[in-house]
Amino acid sequence: MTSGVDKWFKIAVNIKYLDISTVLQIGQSFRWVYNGETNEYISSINLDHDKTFDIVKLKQDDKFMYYTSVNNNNNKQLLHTWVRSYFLLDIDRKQLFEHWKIKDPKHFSNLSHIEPLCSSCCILQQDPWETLLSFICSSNNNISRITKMCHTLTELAGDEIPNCDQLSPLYTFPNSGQIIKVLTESILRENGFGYRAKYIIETAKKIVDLKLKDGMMELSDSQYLKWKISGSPYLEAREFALAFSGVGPKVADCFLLMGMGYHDVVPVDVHVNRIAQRDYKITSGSSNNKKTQIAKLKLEYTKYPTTRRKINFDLDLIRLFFRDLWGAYSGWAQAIFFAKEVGSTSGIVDGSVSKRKLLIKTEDDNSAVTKRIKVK
DNA sequence: GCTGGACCTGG
DNA sequence: CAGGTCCAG
Repeated sequence: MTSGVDKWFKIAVNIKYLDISTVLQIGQSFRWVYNGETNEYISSINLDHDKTFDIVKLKQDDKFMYYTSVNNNNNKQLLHTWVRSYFLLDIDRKQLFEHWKIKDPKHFSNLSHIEPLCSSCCILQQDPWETLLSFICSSNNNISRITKMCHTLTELAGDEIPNCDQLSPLYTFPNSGQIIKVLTESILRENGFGYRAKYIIETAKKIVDLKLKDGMMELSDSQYLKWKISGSPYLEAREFALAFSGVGPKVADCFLLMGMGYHDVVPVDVHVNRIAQRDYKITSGSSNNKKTQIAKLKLEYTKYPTTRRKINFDLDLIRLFFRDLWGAYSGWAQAIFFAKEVGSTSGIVDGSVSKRKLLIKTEDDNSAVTKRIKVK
């Protein structure tokens, strides 16, 4: 196709420490589409968290990651900066492992066991607004349907991006204004969002209201979220995030970790909970020590009414346990265990994922056509 | 405050 | 059941 004229840039990345075929498909980001023939990933990216979207392509070999912008709306420098910040390439992954080996030798000293998982040790720094909505969609859901929903959202309310020269058109991820203008709860329900339809509409409305109230209407949703949250202590940031509909502790933590750069946050889901019980013997019972810890937390959280209302103290203790154990990048350590756990329980392995993704994409396109007609 | 259901949908 | 959240009692 266009690959002949694409001007690829490259950056030195050892695939042993960062393998995009894992990282882009493990369930952090949901909108990368894999092309098995060219071995490329493609998505529309809001490079500067502002208005313009670029079509970005990525591929990788043992030593390098390659990237290009197809339509090239923005300048090259912006693209270079985006790649470095999206994959957080300035973070020394080797050093993280050395740190974890010391702090948690039981699980990190046996490198031969861990080594295959190094490549998945990456928390992507994603667009805040898209991260918030994606993880609202993730509740009690599976990766393939979350993927489908994220694409549907762009098709229903985003703008088609011209000249991207793909078989199927690509769309921008819709902002809050587009969502409340174009979509309703019933439209989303008709398009398979289930009970999350309401959360999405309410969240978009709330962002619009908040921007209005703060006199920040000119900011994009992501810019606003950064303006509102960046630099706040975790507890305050979480309190703010929890105020959105459909956002509980788990979704809030995913948003803060992957969208807002709170790298020490370990989102406690069923997998992490299981790991805590099984591998670290965190008792689910109620020991005296635990009661004391919970009492302490309750006192600390009196300042945070929304947190008090939504938090599960048992699970929050697990979050704190792993934060204290793994340190400033505990969220990254969790990504390893997640890959290991999900990889073994749901049978997701390299080859089959790609094929499945392509199939899903095709279904998406078909349904998108019918759905768009239905909407109009 | 805490606990148990209900909740959309698809593999 | 799937990387939960909400609401009632």
